[in-house]
Amino acid sequence: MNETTDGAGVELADHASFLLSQLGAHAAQRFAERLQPLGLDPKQFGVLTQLAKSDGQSQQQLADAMRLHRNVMVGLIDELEGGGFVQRRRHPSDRRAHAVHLTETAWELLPPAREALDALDTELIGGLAVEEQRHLTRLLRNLTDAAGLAPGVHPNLP
Amino acid sequence: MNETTDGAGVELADHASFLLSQLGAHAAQRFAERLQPLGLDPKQFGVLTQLAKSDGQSQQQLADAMRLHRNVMVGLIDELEGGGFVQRRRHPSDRRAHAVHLTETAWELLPPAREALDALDTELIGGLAVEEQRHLTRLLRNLTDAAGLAPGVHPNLP
DNA sequence: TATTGTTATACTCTATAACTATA
DNA sequence: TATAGTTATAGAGTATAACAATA
Repeated sequence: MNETTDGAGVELADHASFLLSQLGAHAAQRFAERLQPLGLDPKQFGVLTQLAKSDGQSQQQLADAMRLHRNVMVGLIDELEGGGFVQRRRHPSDRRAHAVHLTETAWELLPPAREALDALDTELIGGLAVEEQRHLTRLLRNLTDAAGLAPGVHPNLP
Repeated sequence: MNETTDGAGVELADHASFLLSQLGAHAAQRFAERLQPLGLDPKQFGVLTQLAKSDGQSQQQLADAMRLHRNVMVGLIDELEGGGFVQRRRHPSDRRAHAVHLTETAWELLPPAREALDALDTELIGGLAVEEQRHLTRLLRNLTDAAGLAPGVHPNLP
């Protein structure tokens, strides 16, 4: 038996699962690199996008939305508050909770952050024809839905 | 200014980069779960597939191939040797190095491991028409190549 | 001098539990 | 009794440096 020719090996690069995982890890890493000049890491950016959808959420609400434990959110908000991106204010109806609000700085950071994401799309799939880019994006969206992944939610970020 | 309607937000689920990262992390996690009954984690499986391609490599060669530091490989080979999947033998030409060899147990594990990967492909993209599955796989392979990712190499696995 | 395997150390992440103040 | 925020601690994972044996 010859281990190099008997076909017992596994051709990882022919499997969609492996390619997705490989390309996904690369995308996450490149996104982190593109976010870095803005002073953000991916998790912090996730909090900001959540607050952009609905400002003033409690830390528990943010943790639920991002599928993180509330203990992790404490540190995230600490970092974001230290960086001047969010403020902890008194919650209007629950004295246990904080209402987390975006600062002007954070609001101004969202457009360049979106541009970073657009640029990354171009970097990764810009080689395709425009209609093929749209087709792939729609296809990927269908696959995430079929896999039961919540839209815009991404645990396990670097 | 109303933060819920002014469009400052970022629609993550519309960006191919985000979808790739989200789906890729999911694929990696599900693959780890499918590998677990075989007594392997993804990194250990990576070593096994490398050795299946060429048995008897040194730890340094394996580390280079997998883009890991040789220090990490020590622990990986320790685990695999403890599980009875590989043996450290005397290297035929370099007395500093070990020749790492697959055991019979490991050879017998490769077919079910490949089946696990096939099953995961079906789980993730089985909802597509067969020709569309092939088209997507080819497309993803082209994207990994364009991104400069080495075929079959995947650092940062869980 | 450089390389292979190894060990030790520090640093980051994550998961869990426990505490406080409120509900 | 349960929940929001916080803190502390332990575990996994990773990165770096150093060492002995050999090239």
